[in-house]
Amino acid sequence: MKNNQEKKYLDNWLSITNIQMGITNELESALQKNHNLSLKEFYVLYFLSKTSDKQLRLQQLQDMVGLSQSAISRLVVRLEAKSCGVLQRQICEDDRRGIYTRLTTLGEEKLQISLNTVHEILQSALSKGNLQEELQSLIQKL
Amino acid sequence: MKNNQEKKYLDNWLSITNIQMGITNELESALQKNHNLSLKEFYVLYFLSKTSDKQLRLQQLQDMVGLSQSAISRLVVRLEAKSCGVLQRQICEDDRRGIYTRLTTLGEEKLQISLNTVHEILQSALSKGNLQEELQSLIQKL
DNA sequence: ACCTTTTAAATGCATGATGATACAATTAAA
DNA sequence: TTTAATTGTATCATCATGCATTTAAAAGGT
Repeated sequence: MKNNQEKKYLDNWLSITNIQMGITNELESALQKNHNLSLKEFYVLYFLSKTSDKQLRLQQLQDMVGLSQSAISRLVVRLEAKSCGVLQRQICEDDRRGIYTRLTTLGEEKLQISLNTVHEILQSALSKGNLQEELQSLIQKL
Repeated sequence: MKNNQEKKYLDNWLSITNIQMGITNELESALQKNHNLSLKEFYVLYFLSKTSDKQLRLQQLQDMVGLSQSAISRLVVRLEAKSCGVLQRQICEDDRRGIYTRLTTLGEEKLQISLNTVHEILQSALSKGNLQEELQSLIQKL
């Protein structure tokens, strides 16, 4: 009895993981192909765009995107260098240890276009049935 | 209106991703700490244990675990070398291109012990409310 | 039988992630 | 002030992963 229940937990978990990976891979390759962005790079732009002044310190980004401190540092450096002009790093004047990563106008435009791709994929993946309500109630319980 | 719905998709997606990452990280570090196994390594042992003759070709493992062909090849080689004796690779005699990865008795024991750790974590993460039923209905719809 | 094509796994290489460490700036204490 | 501890980033070494290529075996067409 105990074992059956445990098997169910694990197998449900594996199913969730599969679904997650599937959608993640779709997002990855569509963003890469259409906008030359990785998924995490997209997340960076998205989280920046949601703030009032379009900028965040590295540590805040780190928590939101879910990367290590060193990984987010390098991701932002790479992204600034690569996608010429979608974001700018600049020293935070009131605490000169800090670095602001700021979304440029160009970056906002790029984000808006990329959002279309993301929404398309998520919609077709998540719009079935009454999935939204179920998801939300699920998320609240977790 | 359209934008609101789209935001909901994306934000729900981000919530799911967060939850997934959280549990994944818990599993990773508990397995690493208690059993010196990575999560993917654990999955390999688990999928092997579910087969009737405790062995699988690399390609089958690849699909189950969700790694590329090269990655699963190396993962299995590493795991065989490292966790002395939990699994054995051997040439498949009826098709000498193939490699069987076989779970040893020692490996089954190790898996059983590791399963306790995994179940513990999943239980505390997934056992709340009537989450199981909700999850299953969700999974079926996706 | 012989040659081509396909298939399974291994390998070289580039990339991106992490943890440990280094460095610079800030804060707190003496 | 000077000094010690903390905090925010950057850098380094290491490692796992994916793609492209290679090797070996099997299958198929002539």
